[in-house]
Amino acid sequence: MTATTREQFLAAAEHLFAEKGFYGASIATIARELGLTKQALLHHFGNKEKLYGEVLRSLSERLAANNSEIRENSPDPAEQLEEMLLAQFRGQMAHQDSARLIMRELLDNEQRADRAGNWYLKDYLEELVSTVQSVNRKFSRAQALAVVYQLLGAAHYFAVSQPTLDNIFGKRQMADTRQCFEAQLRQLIRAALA
Amino acid sequence: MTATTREQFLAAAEHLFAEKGFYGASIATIARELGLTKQALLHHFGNKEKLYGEVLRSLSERLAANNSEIRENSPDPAEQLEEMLLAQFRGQMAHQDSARLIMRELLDNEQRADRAGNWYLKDYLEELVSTVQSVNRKFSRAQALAVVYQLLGAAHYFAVSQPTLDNIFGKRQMADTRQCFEAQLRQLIRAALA
DNA sequence: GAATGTACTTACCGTTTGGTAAGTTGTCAA
DNA sequence: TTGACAACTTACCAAACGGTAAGTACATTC
Repeated sequence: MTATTREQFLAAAEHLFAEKGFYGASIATIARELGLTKQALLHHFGNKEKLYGEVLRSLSERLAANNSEIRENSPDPAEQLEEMLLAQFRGQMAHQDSARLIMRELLDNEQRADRAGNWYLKDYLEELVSTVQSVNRKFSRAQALAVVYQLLGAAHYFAVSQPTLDNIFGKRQMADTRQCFEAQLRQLIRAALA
Repeated sequence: MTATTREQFLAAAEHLFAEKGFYGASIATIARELGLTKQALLHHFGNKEKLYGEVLRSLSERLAANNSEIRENSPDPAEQLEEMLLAQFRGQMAHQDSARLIMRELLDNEQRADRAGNWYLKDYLEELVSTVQSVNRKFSRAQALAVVYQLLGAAHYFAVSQPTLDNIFGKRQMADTRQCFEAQLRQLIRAALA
Protein backbone atom coordinates (compact mmCIF):
# COMPACT_ATOMS: atom_id res chain seq x y z
CA MET A 1 0.00 0.00 0.00
CA THR A 2 3.02 2.31 0.17
CA ALA A 3 2.78 4.82 -2.63
CA THR A 4 5.58 4.90 -5.17
CA THR A 5 7.53 8.11 -5.67
CA ARG A 6 5.75 8.53 -8.96
CA GLU A 7 2.35 8.30 -7.29
CA GLN A 8 3.43 10.75 -4.63
CA PHE A 9 4.52 13.15 -7.34
CA LEU A 10 1.14 12.81 -9.03
CA ALA A 11 -0.69 13.51 -5.78
CA ALA A 12 1.42 16.55 -4.96
CA ALA A 13 1.12 17.83 -8.51
CA GLU A 14 -2.65 17.43 -8.51
CA HIS A 15 -2.89 19.43 -5.34
CA LEU A 16 -0.64 22.24 -6.46
CA PHE A 17 -2.01 22.49 -9.99
CA ALA A 18 -5.52 22.63 -8.52
CA GLU A 19 -4.49 25.38 -6.15
CA LYS A 20 -2.39 27.57 -8.41
CA GLY A 21 -3.03 26.45 -11.94
CA PHE A 22 -0.52 25.23 -14.49
CA TYR A 23 1.54 28.41 -14.63
CA GLY A 24 1.24 29.20 -10.95
CA ALA A 25 2.67 25.87 -9.80
CA SER A 26 6.35 25.25 -10.48
CA ILE A 27 7.88 21.81 -10.77
CA ALA A 28 10.48 22.79 -8.18
CA THR A 29 7.73 23.52 -5.65
CA ILE A 30 5.99 20.25 -6.40
CA ALA A 31 9.20 18.30 -5.93
CA ARG A 32 10.04 20.14 -2.71
CA GLU A 33 6.74 18.84 -1.33
CA LEU A 34 8.32 15.36 -1.27
CA GLY A 35 11.72 16.64 -0.18
CA LEU A 36 13.16 15.97 -3.62
CA THR A 37 14.63 18.14 -6.35
CA LYS A 38 12.84 19.08 -9.53
CA GLN A 39 15.28 16.93 -11.49
CA ALA A 40 13.89 13.88 -9.72
CA LEU A 41 10.47 14.91 -10.98
CA LEU A 42 11.78 15.45 -14.49
CA HIS A 43 13.39 12.04 -14.35
CA HIS A 44 9.97 10.47 -13.83
CA PHE A 45 7.84 12.61 -16.13
CA GLY A 46 10.07 14.18 -18.75
CA ASN A 47 8.68 17.69 -18.57
CA LYS A 48 6.01 19.80 -16.92
CA GLU A 49 3.39 19.35 -19.65
CA LYS A 50 3.67 15.58 -19.48
CA LEU A 51 3.31 15.67 -15.72
CA TYR A 52 0.17 17.75 -16.09
CA GLY A 53 -1.15 15.32 -18.67
CA GLU A 54 -0.56 12.38 -16.36
CA VAL A 55 -2.37 14.13 -13.52
CA LEU A 56 -5.33 14.69 -15.82
CA ARG A 57 -5.28 11.13 -17.05
CA SER A 58 -5.31 9.63 -13.57
CA LEU A 59 -8.13 11.98 -12.66
CA SER A 60 -10.23 10.97 -15.65
CA GLU A 61 -9.70 7.31 -14.85
CA ARG A 62 -11.10 7.79 -11.38
CA LEU A 63 -14.07 9.62 -12.87
CA ALA A 64 -14.84 6.88 -15.34
CA ALA A 65 -14.54 4.20 -12.68
CA ASN A 66 -17.09 5.97 -10.49
CA ASN A 67 -19.60 6.16 -13.29
CA SER A 68 -19.44 2.60 -14.45
CA GLU A 69 -19.98 1.49 -10.88
CA ILE A 70 -23.21 3.46 -10.73
CA ARG A 71 -24.38 2.21 -14.10
CA GLU A 72 -24.08 -1.35 -12.84
CA ASN A 73 -25.89 -0.78 -9.57
CA SER A 74 -29.18 0.71 -10.76
CA PRO A 75 -31.17 -0.40 -13.83
CA ASP A 76 -33.67 2.48 -14.05
CA PRO A 77 -32.29 5.29 -16.26
CA ALA A 78 -33.95 8.08 -14.24
CA GLU A 79 -32.51 6.75 -11.03
CA GLN A 80 -29.21 6.14 -12.78
CA LEU A 81 -28.96 9.73 -13.96
CA GLU A 82 -29.90 11.16 -10.61
CA GLU A 83 -27.34 9.00 -8.90
CA MET A 84 -24.63 9.88 -11.41
CA LEU A 85 -25.13 13.58 -10.96
CA LEU A 86 -25.38 13.40 -7.19
CA ALA A 87 -22.40 11.09 -6.92
CA GLN A 88 -20.41 13.47 -9.05
CA PHE A 89 -21.44 16.31 -6.77
CA ARG A 90 -20.51 14.41 -3.63
CA GLY A 91 -17.21 13.40 -5.18
CA GLN A 92 -16.36 16.97 -6.02
CA MET A 93 -17.29 18.21 -2.58
CA ALA A 94 -15.10 15.53 -1.04
CA HIS A 95 -12.17 15.98 -3.43
CA GLN A 96 -12.08 19.66 -4.10
CA ASP A 97 -8.68 19.43 -5.72
CA SER A 98 -10.11 17.36 -8.57
CA ALA A 99 -13.09 19.68 -8.89
CA ARG A 100 -10.83 22.69 -9.19
CA LEU A 101 -8.54 20.94 -11.62
CA ILE A 102 -11.41 20.08 -13.93
CA MET A 103 -12.63 23.65 -13.81
CA ARG A 104 -9.13 24.92 -14.58
CA GLU A 105 -8.86 22.55 -17.49
CA LEU A 106 -12.20 23.80 -18.79
CA LEU A 107 -10.76 27.31 -18.74
CA ASP A 108 -7.31 26.52 -20.09
CA ASN A 109 -7.51 23.72 -22.59
CA GLU A 110 -8.62 26.01 -25.40
CA GLN A 111 -5.07 27.26 -25.59
CA ARG A 112 -3.21 24.01 -25.53
CA ALA A 113 -5.34 21.49 -27.33
CA ASP A 114 -2.44 19.09 -27.60
CA ARG A 115 -2.65 18.10 -23.99
CA ALA A 116 -3.37 14.48 -23.12
CA GLY A 117 -6.77 13.77 -21.64
CA ASN A 118 -8.30 16.66 -23.50
CA TRP A 119 -11.49 14.95 -24.43
CA TYR A 120 -11.90 12.73 -21.43
CA LEU A 121 -15.08 14.58 -20.60
CA LYS A 122 -16.61 13.55 -23.92
CA ASP A 123 -17.57 10.01 -23.00
CA TYR A 124 -18.79 11.16 -19.65
CA LEU A 125 -21.03 13.81 -21.19
CA GLU A 126 -22.28 11.59 -24.00
CA GLU A 127 -23.31 9.04 -21.43
CA LEU A 128 -25.29 11.58 -19.45
CA VAL A 129 -26.90 12.98 -22.59
CA SER A 130 -28.13 9.62 -23.78
CA THR A 131 -29.39 8.79 -20.29
CA VAL A 132 -31.37 12.02 -20.26
CA GLN A 133 -32.86 11.16 -23.63
CA SER A 134 -33.87 7.72 -22.46
CA VAL A 135 -35.54 9.23 -19.40
CA ASN A 136 -37.53 11.76 -21.40
CA ARG A 137 -37.93 10.98 -25.12
CA LYS A 138 -39.11 14.49 -25.90
CA PHE A 139 -35.62 15.93 -25.60
CA SER A 140 -33.58 16.52 -28.73
CA ARG A 141 -29.86 15.86 -28.51
CA ALA A 142 -29.15 19.57 -28.24
CA GLN A 143 -31.77 20.01 -25.55
CA ALA A 144 -30.52 17.04 -23.60
CA LEU A 145 -26.98 18.39 -23.72
CA ALA A 146 -28.22 21.75 -22.51
CA VAL A 147 -30.00 20.13 -19.57
CA VAL A 148 -27.04 17.95 -18.70
CA TYR A 149 -24.73 20.90 -18.73
CA GLN A 150 -27.04 22.99 -16.60
CA LEU A 151 -27.25 20.31 -13.96
CA LEU A 152 -23.54 19.60 -14.08
CA GLY A 153 -22.86 23.32 -13.79
CA ALA A 154 -25.23 23.71 -10.87
CA ALA A 155 -23.23 21.12 -8.94
CA HIS A 156 -19.68 21.80 -10.07
CA TYR A 157 -19.88 25.57 -9.75
CA PHE A 158 -20.92 25.27 -6.14
CA ALA A 159 -18.24 22.72 -5.31
CA VAL A 160 -15.53 24.92 -6.71
CA SER A 161 -16.75 28.14 -5.14
CA GLN A 162 -16.73 26.78 -1.62
CA PRO A 163 -13.72 28.68 -0.22
CA THR A 164 -14.85 31.94 -1.81
CA LEU A 165 -18.37 31.49 -0.47
CA ASP A 166 -17.03 30.71 2.98
CA ASN A 167 -15.29 34.06 2.87
CA ILE A 168 -18.28 35.97 1.56
CA PHE A 169 -21.02 34.47 3.73
CA GLY A 170 -19.11 33.00 6.66
CA LYS A 171 -18.55 29.35 7.52
CA ARG A 172 -21.72 29.18 9.65
CA GLN A 173 -24.12 30.19 6.91
CA MET A 174 -22.30 28.05 4.38
CA ALA A 175 -22.56 24.96 6.57
CA ASP A 176 -26.36 25.39 6.46
CA THR A 177 -26.32 25.92 2.74
CA ARG A 178 -24.11 22.91 2.16
CA GLN A 179 -26.51 20.80 4.17
CA CYS A 180 -29.57 21.61 2.09
CA PHE A 181 -27.76 21.90 -1.23
CA GLU A 182 -27.93 18.23 -2.15
CA ALA A 183 -31.65 17.93 -1.46
CA GLN A 184 -32.24 21.07 -3.47
CA LEU A 185 -30.10 19.71 -6.27
CA ARG A 186 -32.07 16.49 -6.35
CA GLN A 187 -35.26 18.50 -6.73
CA LEU A 188 -33.71 20.51 -9.52
CA ILE A 189 -32.68 17.37 -11.38
CA ARG A 190 -36.19 15.96 -11.18
CA ALA A 191 -37.72 19.25 -12.28
CA ALA A 192 -35.37 19.53 -15.23
CA LEU A 193 -36.35 16.10 -16.49
CA ALA A 194 -40.10 16.46 -16.11
CA MET B 1 -14.66 58.34 -27.46
CA THR B 2 -10.98 57.59 -27.95
CA ALA B 3 -9.83 55.29 -25.18
CA THR B 4 -7.02 56.50 -22.95
CA THR B 5 -3.86 54.43 -22.69
CA ARG B 6 -4.94 53.40 -19.22
CA GLU B 7 -8.25 52.10 -20.54
CA GLN B 8 -6.50 50.28 -23.33
CA PHE B 9 -4.22 48.66 -20.78
CA LEU B 10 -7.22 47.57 -18.74
CA ALA B 11 -8.89 46.06 -21.79
CA ALA B 12 -5.78 44.19 -22.88
CA ALA B 13 -5.15 43.01 -19.33
CA GLU B 14 -8.71 41.76 -18.94
CA HIS B 15 -8.38 39.75 -22.10
CA LEU B 16 -5.03 38.23 -21.24
CA PHE B 17 -5.82 37.52 -17.59
CA ALA B 18 -9.05 35.85 -18.71
CA GLU B 19 -7.18 33.73 -21.21
CA LYS B 20 -4.12 32.73 -19.22
CA GLY B 21 -4.83 33.59 -15.62
CA PHE B 22 -2.84 35.82 -13.31
CA TYR B 23 0.39 33.83 -13.45
CA GLY B 24 0.10 32.90 -17.09
CA ALA B 25 -0.17 36.47 -18.32
CA SER B 26 2.94 38.61 -17.99
CA ILE B 27 2.88 42.39 -17.80
CA ALA B 28 5.36 42.55 -20.67
CA THR B 29 2.96 40.62 -22.91
CA ILE B 30 0.05 42.85 -21.94
CA ALA B 31 2.07 45.97 -22.71
CA ARG B 32 3.29 44.57 -26.01
CA GLU B 33 -0.36 44.28 -27.04
CA LEU B 34 -0.44 48.09 -27.22
CA GLY B 35 3.06 48.34 -28.66
CA LEU B 36 4.40 49.68 -25.38
CA THR B 37 6.92 48.45 -22.83
CA LYS B 38 6.03 46.94 -19.49
CA GLN B 39 7.47 50.02 -17.79
CA ALA B 40 4.73 52.09 -19.37
CA LEU B 41 2.24 49.74 -17.78
CA LEU B 42 3.99 49.91 -14.42
CA HIS B 43 3.93 53.68 -14.69
CA HIS B 44 0.14 53.59 -14.85
CA PHE B 45 -0.62 50.83 -12.36
CA GLY B 46 2.33 50.47 -9.99
CA ASN B 47 2.56 46.70 -10.08
CA LYS B 48 0.92 43.59 -11.48
CA GLU B 49 -1.35 42.94 -8.51
CA LYS B 50 -2.73 46.45 -8.64
CA LEU B 51 -3.40 46.12 -12.35
CA TYR B 52 -5.29 42.90 -11.71
CA GLY B 53 -7.26 44.60 -8.95
CA GLU B 54 -8.22 47.43 -11.26
CA VAL B 55 -9.37 45.00 -13.93
CA LEU B 56 -11.55 43.28 -11.36
CA ARG B 57 -12.92 46.54 -10.07
CA SER B 58 -13.96 47.77 -13.49
CA LEU B 59 -15.57 44.41 -14.17
CA SER B 60 -17.59 44.50 -10.96
CA GLU B 61 -18.77 48.01 -11.74
CA ARG B 62 -20.16 46.88 -15.06
CA LEU B 63 -21.90 43.97 -13.33
CA ALA B 64 -23.52 46.17 -10.73
CA ALA B 65 -24.68 48.65 -13.36
CA ASN B 66 -26.40 45.90 -15.33
CA ASN B 67 -28.31 44.70 -12.30
CA SER B 68 -29.61 48.03 -11.09
CA GLU B 69 -30.89 48.70 -14.57
CA ILE B 70 -32.96 45.52 -14.45
CA ARG B 71 -34.22 46.23 -10.96
CA GLU B 72 -35.61 49.53 -12.17
CA ASN B 73 -37.29 48.17 -15.26
CA SER B 74 -39.49 45.43 -13.81
CA PRO B 75 -41.45 45.64 -10.54
CA ASP B 76 -42.47 41.99 -10.14
CA PRO B 77 -39.81 40.08 -8.12
CA ALA B 78 -40.30 36.81 -10.03
CA GLU B 79 -39.87 38.57 -13.34
CA GLN B 80 -36.98 40.57 -11.91
CA LEU B 81 -35.12 37.46 -10.82
CA GLU B 82 -35.67 35.69 -14.09
CA GLU B 83 -34.45 38.71 -15.99
CA MET B 84 -31.40 39.15 -13.76
CA LEU B 85 -30.30 35.58 -14.24
CA LEU B 86 -30.96 35.56 -17.97
CA ALA B 87 -29.31 38.93 -18.47
CA GLN B 88 -26.29 37.69 -16.59
CA PHE B 89 -26.23 34.63 -18.81
CA ARG B 90 -26.49 36.69 -22.00
CA GLY B 91 -23.82 39.06 -20.75
CA GLN B 92 -21.44 36.22 -20.06
CA MET B 93 -22.07 34.62 -23.42
CA ALA B 94 -21.40 37.95 -25.11
CA HIS B 95 -18.34 38.85 -23.02
CA GLN B 96 -16.63 35.59 -22.43
CA ASP B 97 -13.53 37.29 -21.13
CA SER B 98 -15.43 38.62 -18.14
CA ALA B 99 -17.08 35.26 -17.58
CA ARG B 100 -13.71 33.52 -17.55
CA LEU B 101 -12.18 36.15 -15.32
CA ILE B 102 -14.92 35.75 -12.73
CA MET B 103 -14.47 32.00 -12.80
CA ARG B 104 -10.73 32.38 -12.37
CA GLU B 105 -11.23 34.71 -9.46
CA LEU B 106 -13.56 32.18 -7.89
CA LEU B 107 -10.77 29.64 -8.14
CA ASP B 108 -7.88 31.85 -7.10
CA ASN B 109 -9.03 34.35 -4.56
CA GLU B 110 -8.75 31.88 -1.71
CA GLN B 111 -5.01 32.28 -1.88
CA ARG B 112 -4.74 36.02 -2.08
CA ALA B 113 -7.57 37.38 -0.01
CA ASP B 114 -5.94 40.78 0.07
CA ARG B 115 -6.91 41.54 -3.49
CA ALA B 116 -9.17 44.49 -4.20
CA GLY B 117 -12.70 43.65 -5.29
CA ASN B 118 -12.60 40.42 -3.41
CA TRP B 119 -16.15 40.55 -2.17
CA TYR B 120 -17.76 42.32 -5.04
CA LEU B 121 -19.92 39.25 -5.65
CA LYS B 122 -21.43 39.56 -2.20
CA ASP B 123 -23.91 42.33 -2.94
CA TYR B 124 -24.82 40.70 -6.20
CA LEU B 125 -25.55 37.37 -4.49
CA GLU B 126 -27.35 38.89 -1.52
CA GLU B 127 -29.61 40.69 -3.92
CA LEU B 128 -30.49 37.50 -5.75
CA VAL B 129 -31.04 35.61 -2.51
CA SER B 130 -33.49 38.15 -1.14
CA THR B 131 -35.30 38.26 -4.46
CA VAL B 132 -35.69 34.48 -4.38
CA GLN B 133 -37.06 34.70 -0.86
CA SER B 134 -39.59 37.33 -1.86
CA VAL B 135 -40.72 35.17 -4.77
CA ASN B 136 -41.21 32.10 -2.63
CA ARG B 137 -41.54 32.69 1.12
CA LYS B 138 -41.03 29.04 1.94
CA PHE B 139 -37.30 29.24 1.27
CA SER B 140 -34.93 29.67 4.18
CA ARG B 141 -31.90 31.86 3.60
CA ALA B 142 -29.68 28.83 3.19
CA GLN B 143 -32.11 27.24 0.77
CA ALA B 144 -32.45 30.42 -1.23
CA LEU B 145 -28.68 30.74 -1.48
CA ALA B 146 -28.45 27.13 -2.64
CA VAL B 147 -31.04 27.75 -5.35
CA VAL B 148 -29.40 30.98 -6.47
CA TYR B 149 -26.05 29.33 -6.71
CA GLN B 150 -27.42 26.40 -8.65
CA LEU B 151 -29.01 28.67 -11.21
CA LEU B 152 -25.99 30.91 -11.42
CA GLY B 153 -23.80 27.85 -11.85
CA ALA B 154 -26.04 26.41 -14.55
CA ALA B 155 -25.55 29.56 -16.60
CA HIS B 156 -21.97 30.52 -15.82
CA TYR B 157 -20.54 27.04 -16.20
CA PHE B 158 -21.94 26.76 -19.69
CA ALA B 159 -20.73 30.21 -20.72
CA VAL B 160 -17.21 29.42 -19.61
CA SER B 161 -17.06 25.97 -21.14
CA GLN B 162 -17.96 27.12 -24.61
CA PRO B 163 -14.58 26.68 -26.35
CA THR B 164 -14.04 23.30 -24.73
CA LEU B 165 -17.51 22.15 -25.73
CA ASP B 166 -16.97 23.36 -29.27
CA ASN B 167 -13.95 21.09 -29.38
CA ILE B 168 -15.69 18.11 -27.87
CA PHE B 169 -19.00 18.23 -29.72
CA GLY B 170 -18.19 20.32 -32.79
CA LYS B 171 -19.35 23.84 -33.61
CA ARG B 172 -22.46 22.58 -35.41
CA GLN B 173 -23.93 20.68 -32.51
CA MET B 174 -22.98 23.43 -30.11
CA ALA B 175 -24.77 26.07 -32.17
CA ASP B 176 -27.96 24.04 -31.72
CA THR B 177 -27.34 23.66 -28.03
CA ARG B 178 -26.62 27.35 -27.59
CA GLN B 179 -29.86 28.15 -29.30
CA CYS B 180 -32.04 26.15 -26.97
CA PHE B 181 -29.99 26.75 -23.85
CA GLU B 182 -31.64 29.99 -22.83
CA ALA B 183 -35.18 28.66 -23.15
CA GLN B 184 -34.16 25.60 -21.19
CA LEU B 185 -32.55 27.81 -18.56
CA ARG B 186 -35.72 29.87 -18.23
CA GLN B 187 -37.66 26.68 -17.59
CA LEU B 188 -35.12 25.59 -15.01
CA ILE B 189 -35.40 28.91 -13.20
CA ARG B 190 -39.17 28.66 -13.02
CA ALA B 191 -39.02 25.05 -11.87
CA ALA B 192 -36.52 25.88 -9.15
CA LEU B 193 -38.77 28.58 -7.72
CA ALA B 194 -42.01 26.62 -7.75
C1' DG C 1 11.89 80.79 -20.44
C1' DA C 2 12.34 78.13 -16.37
C1' DA C 3 9.88 74.85 -13.65
C1' DT C 4 6.74 71.07 -13.17
C1' DG C 5 4.38 66.97 -14.42
C1' DT C 6 3.02 63.28 -17.44
C1' DA C 7 3.97 59.62 -20.46
C1' DC C 8 6.88 57.14 -21.72
C1' DT C 9 11.98 54.80 -22.83
C1' DT C 10 16.46 52.23 -22.11
C1' DA C 11 19.28 50.02 -18.99
C1' DC C 12 19.60 47.31 -15.41
C1' DC C 13 18.76 43.95 -11.31
C1' DG C 14 18.05 39.68 -8.66
C1' DT C 15 15.13 35.73 -8.76
C1' DT C 16 12.71 32.05 -10.67
C1' DT C 17 11.47 29.47 -14.51
C1' DG C 18 11.69 24.91 -17.28
C1' DG C 19 15.18 22.14 -18.94
C1' DT C 20 20.01 19.72 -20.00
C1' DA C 21 24.32 17.34 -18.85
C1' DA C 22 26.91 14.68 -16.20
C1' DG C 23 27.63 12.41 -12.41
C1' DT C 24 26.61 9.22 -7.93
C1' DT C 25 24.51 5.57 -5.50
C1' DG C 26 22.12 1.35 -4.82
C1' DT C 27 19.90 -2.86 -6.64
C1' DC C 28 19.62 -6.79 -9.08
C1' DA C 29 20.65 -10.16 -12.71
C1' DA C 30 24.06 -12.89 -15.58
C1' DT D 1 32.20 -9.16 -10.34
C1' DT D 2 30.82 -6.93 -13.80
C1' DG D 3 27.26 -4.60 -16.31
C1' DA D 4 23.04 -2.43 -16.66
C1' DC D 5 19.41 0.08 -15.12
C1' DA D 6 16.67 2.99 -12.04
C1' DA D 7 16.51 6.76 -8.90
C1' DC D 8 18.24 10.20 -7.76
C1' DT D 9 21.94 14.48 -7.10
C1' DT D 10 24.81 18.75 -8.17
C1' DA D 11 26.02 21.95 -11.51
C1' DC D 12 24.70 24.51 -15.03
C1' DC D 13 22.03 27.35 -18.63
C1' DA D 14 19.35 30.77 -21.28
C1' DA D 15 15.11 32.98 -21.04
C1' DA D 16 11.50 35.21 -18.73
C1' DC D 17 9.75 37.10 -14.65
C1' DG D 18 8.36 41.45 -11.75
C1' DG D 19 10.39 45.53 -10.44
C1' DT D 20 13.77 49.81 -9.82
C1' DA D 21 16.46 53.72 -11.47
C1' DA D 22 17.42 57.16 -14.36
C1' DG D 23 16.65 59.48 -18.18
C1' DT D 24 14.07 61.65 -22.55
C1' DA D 25 10.39 64.10 -24.92
C1' DC D 26 6.66 66.94 -24.73
C1' DA D 27 3.03 69.72 -22.84
C1' DT D 28 1.28 73.06 -19.52
C1' DT D 29 1.79 76.64 -16.23
C1' DC D 30 3.85 80.47 -13.73
